[in-house]
Amino acid sequence: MGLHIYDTRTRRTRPFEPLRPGHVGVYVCGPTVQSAPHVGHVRTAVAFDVLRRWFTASGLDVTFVQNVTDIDDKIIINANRAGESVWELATRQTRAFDDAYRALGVLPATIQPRATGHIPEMITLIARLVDVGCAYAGGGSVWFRVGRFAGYGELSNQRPDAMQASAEGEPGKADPRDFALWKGAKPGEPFWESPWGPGRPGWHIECSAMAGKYLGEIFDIHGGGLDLVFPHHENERAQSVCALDPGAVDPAGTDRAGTDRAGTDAARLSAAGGAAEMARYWMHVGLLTTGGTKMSKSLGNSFLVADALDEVRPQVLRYHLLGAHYRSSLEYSPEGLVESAAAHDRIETFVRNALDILGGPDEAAALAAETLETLKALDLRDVSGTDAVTGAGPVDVLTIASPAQAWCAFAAALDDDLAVSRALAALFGAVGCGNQVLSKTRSRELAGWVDVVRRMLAVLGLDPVGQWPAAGSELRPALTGVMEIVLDLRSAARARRDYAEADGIRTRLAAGGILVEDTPEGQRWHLA
RNA sequence: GGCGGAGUGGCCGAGUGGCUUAGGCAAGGGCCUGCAAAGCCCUGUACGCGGGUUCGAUUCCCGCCUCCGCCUCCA
Repeated sequence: MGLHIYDTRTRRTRPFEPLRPGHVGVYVCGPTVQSAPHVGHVRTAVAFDVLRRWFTASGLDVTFVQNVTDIDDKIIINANRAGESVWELATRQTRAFDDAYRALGVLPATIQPRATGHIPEMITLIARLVDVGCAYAGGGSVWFRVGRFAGYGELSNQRPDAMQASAEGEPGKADPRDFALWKGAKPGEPFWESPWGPGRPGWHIECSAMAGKYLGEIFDIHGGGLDLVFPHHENERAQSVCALDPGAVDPAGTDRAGTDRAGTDAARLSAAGGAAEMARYWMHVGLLTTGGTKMSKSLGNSFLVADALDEVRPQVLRYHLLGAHYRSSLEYSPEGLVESAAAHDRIETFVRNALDILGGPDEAAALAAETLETLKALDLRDVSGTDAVTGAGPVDVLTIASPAQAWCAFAAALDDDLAVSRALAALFGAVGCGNQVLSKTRSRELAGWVDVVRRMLAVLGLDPVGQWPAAGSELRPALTGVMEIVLDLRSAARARRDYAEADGIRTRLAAGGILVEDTPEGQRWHLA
């Protein structure tokens, strides 16, 4: 079956075919580091992180670029307001975003370019656009002449002449729809020298320049939040396509601005995918809502990541953000977040209990490796959608009877434009099966189930192993030693039916964050 | 005004022309357990409204209502 991805530009789901076999280049628009990260920012990051992990699990080599926009109007405004330099503000908030991503298990980008580190590349690109005839200087700035690009509006599915022109005119701008490539310096603002005078880059040109530099002029996937489709990505696309392919530039476009030029050669070529196209797939993540409306800084309804992490552990937030399909909007509330903790606990508890019984992650993995069908399913990536053992057709979640089948259902779901919700159903199916054999001393079967579950969790970025408190601590052996003694005492108490003593020990341990459970296999304990 | 998305059982959220009509959370019942925890089993018949097509529609078509996003900075 293979991975299929929904492409915003063509408005359909298509099989994913990398430009270069075995390799994928992904560019995701990162944050403008003007203020602290809120949950919406992080949702996008998590969504693309799952995409990246799934590519990797599918055997592709991923170059993942996520930029940092560290110069922009809002940064300047916010810095002035706070009485600090833009550099100080940008650095602090960049760090805040990095911290949030790390906490949530978002893999660090292969390359994380900063806008201010690529001014020369932007100037070169702007010069190229001027040469090609779709940009002009005016009023100290440089503008992109939208009327010259016949393909303008294709990405966001809008006709230029139907767009509402922005009310306020800006000095030097010929057409209200034109946008700034270079913004002439204003007093007191940071600036760089350029052939058009001192100034700073427009927002859109940053991404065109950085994506082109690190992924090439044409690359596989360009992503971001849904709210970036227009104007940001539309404009990026206009810039990159015109710079790459002068044939896309309509020299007569000036006079015909506002008319429908859908019939031009450039438009036809572009629409057919025959001409230059910046990215082969455009992916956009749905927006987070609160009370039904978009979460955004300017509306004042945003929940900060830092606050969410005061309520729940980072993995729970990540799990919560995976609750809806990435293209759907997702309603966020602190209450909902807390409810997700229960669901996440079910998964985590299974993994912990199973590994306890099996003697640890390594022992469990070794045991699972002996299970042939598990190996077959998990190493043969291309069997997704079919049963790896029998070769039968698509596997229904309802029919999951083996780890291999669970994996197939999981893989088929992710291959279908990252249907994480369905993948989670497969995961919970496997957890349920695993729980059934948990206490039946059928270790080999159990090992197979934990193994798939952990592989699924790894793809989702949720594998709990290694995340548990004190997991890697050097105090762990000491703690284990002490716990052995304490639990022996408790065992003895229980043996002589001194339940007051046994329960007392349990209560006191719980107060210290150590939870003890009695099971048919004896006592189990873990840190809260 | 233009473009797009969505309305599913108490909640979140998949999906489909009929078949065992996801999954999770919450709820109720049962089992297990000294108690607790974890777990297992069972229960819950939903698809905005009105038409139409069909043997049969939540799923297709038409109309309507409501909500949301973009068209300005925004993940």
